[in-house]
Amino acid sequence: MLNAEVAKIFRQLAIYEDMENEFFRARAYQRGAEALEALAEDVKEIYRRGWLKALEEIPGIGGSLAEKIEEYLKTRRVHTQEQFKKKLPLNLEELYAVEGLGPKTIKLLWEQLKIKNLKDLERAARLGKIATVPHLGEKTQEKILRAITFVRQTGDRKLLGAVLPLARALEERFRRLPGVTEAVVAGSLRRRQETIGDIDLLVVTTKPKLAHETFIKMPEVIAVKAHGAGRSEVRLSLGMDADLRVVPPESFGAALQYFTGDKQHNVELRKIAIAKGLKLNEYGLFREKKLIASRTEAEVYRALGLDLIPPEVRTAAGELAAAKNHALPRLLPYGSVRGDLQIQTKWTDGVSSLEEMARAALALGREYIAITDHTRTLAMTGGLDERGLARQAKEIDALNTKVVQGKFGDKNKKFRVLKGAEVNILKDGSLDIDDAALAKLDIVAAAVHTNMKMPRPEMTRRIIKALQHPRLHILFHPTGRLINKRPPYEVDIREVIKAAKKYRVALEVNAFPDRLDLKDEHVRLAVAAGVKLVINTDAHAPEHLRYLEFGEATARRGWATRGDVLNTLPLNKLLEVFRKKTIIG
DNA sequence: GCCGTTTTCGGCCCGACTGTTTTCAGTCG
Repeated sequence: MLNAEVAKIFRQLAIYEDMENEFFRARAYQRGAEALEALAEDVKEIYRRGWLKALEEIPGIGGSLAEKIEEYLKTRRVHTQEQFKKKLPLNLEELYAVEGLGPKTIKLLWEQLKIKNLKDLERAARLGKIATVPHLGEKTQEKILRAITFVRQTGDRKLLGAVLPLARALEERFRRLPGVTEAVVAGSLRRRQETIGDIDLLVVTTKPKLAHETFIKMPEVIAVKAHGAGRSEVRLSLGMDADLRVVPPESFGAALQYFTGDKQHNVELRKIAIAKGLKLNEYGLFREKKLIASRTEAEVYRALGLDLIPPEVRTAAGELAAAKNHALPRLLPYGSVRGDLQIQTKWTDGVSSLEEMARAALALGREYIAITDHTRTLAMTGGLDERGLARQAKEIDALNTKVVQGKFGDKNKKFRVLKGAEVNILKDGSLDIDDAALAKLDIVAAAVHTNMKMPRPEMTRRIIKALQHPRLHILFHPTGRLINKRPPYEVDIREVIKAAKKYRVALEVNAFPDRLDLKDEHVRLAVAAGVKLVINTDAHAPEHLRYLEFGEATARRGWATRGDVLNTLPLNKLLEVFRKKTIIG
């Protein structure tokens, strides 16, 4: 995917244009970069489909940017960027990542001290040279040194699953504080984005000073970055920043909307306000000086002629138009997945026994689970062969008998353990377990675990071949990515979605925090194509069973409804769907 | 440089905090 590469160049051009005081041109490059990053399709494909014209149809890309994309596709270079680089030979990627450094300061440091990269910057700061530059001083120099340290030790954004528990703890902590009536985490956390850059906590209180004092003295705080009357900002020991904003109760809705974002959604929302002769900011929606709406988010959206848009889909990807036409889908409610269909046990690479996993799932209110240990060719996990699956089936039968006899959990509660497997898709697209053994399972799922570096056409063919298998019900983690660790397989996801529809195979939304695979955009493509989804945790330990909500969040971000997700069904209905597919073929 | 139920020219989201400088530019979200 070249989108990210071109986007990076556009971001650099934006910085260079800012240095030249060409602010609007800079913004155009920025928006172009954002447009490319948000694109699910490869620009290379778009270009092949309709040349320059197709590129220009991307919102935010006009003639000039389209030509630069074309130039990059053909030569892997962009002349304009090279011109700038000749004039100002800076490592912008490094310098711009240093917090507090923007285009103007970077340019100033180049002109005054010939600083062109992070190393130069650090040396100059240590020697005390930065404090001697006009308009800069001691404090700026110290700030830069701290920011360099931060840049070196963090880097990646944190996983949603790693941050949400702390965010919830903060909400709880502040809700218990005297004077506080609201404490909500906004930002990318509230939108349940897959990775999180910082924590934005929004508080309504009669004692703002107490809230700010409490905030900057939290045990997790390692440094205070800002401390004002309305806003404080701290650095947390887990390697990210947190923001506290205290707002008055009458503007809570407007503030929550504003700080939830995302940025592009807010920009578009504000344009809608302007078109109606109104002004929207974090204090409310105004006509001239007159306040029109501010107390709740719903009130603000309604006053703009829109239905309330759930935070997860505020991505400037059609949700505003849908809200205007009352055409937003009713997103999958949290907690509506009834059963978890991917669970590993001690039989292979899980850490707990089958029974322990079952008990934990039951305790969380699941109505059914599928045990899906790995199969034979995955030697490193001790994958099960046909005989192993048969032995495991006996253990599952025994467990289900105990449930029926009321000897397992609450006998009034329904619970069932299904026989499944995470079958390995071999290099040629065949499955590594024979048909007779697959026929004995309640649920057959398959996934790619080996030969992950195949060229795109071959990998696509391989997965589609697997989808054609008459006994296959689910494709697990369809793209194989591990967030911040491993890129997805080279695979044409659109073709996979088409094939999943044709052969009636469900696609998994794997809820494990570093997978979230399918990802939100792909969920949306699948939903639009009418492909059914399944949300599973991929639990390898009892505590992983709680991850379901991250999968539900990802499905919501992809506009999925209850009807799109098979494991929201009661067990008998779910099995009926799977059986039908097998009988008809 | 992009874009159009205000416009093919003239707009482009908006406010808080910081630091350095004495009234505001730069950065950030």
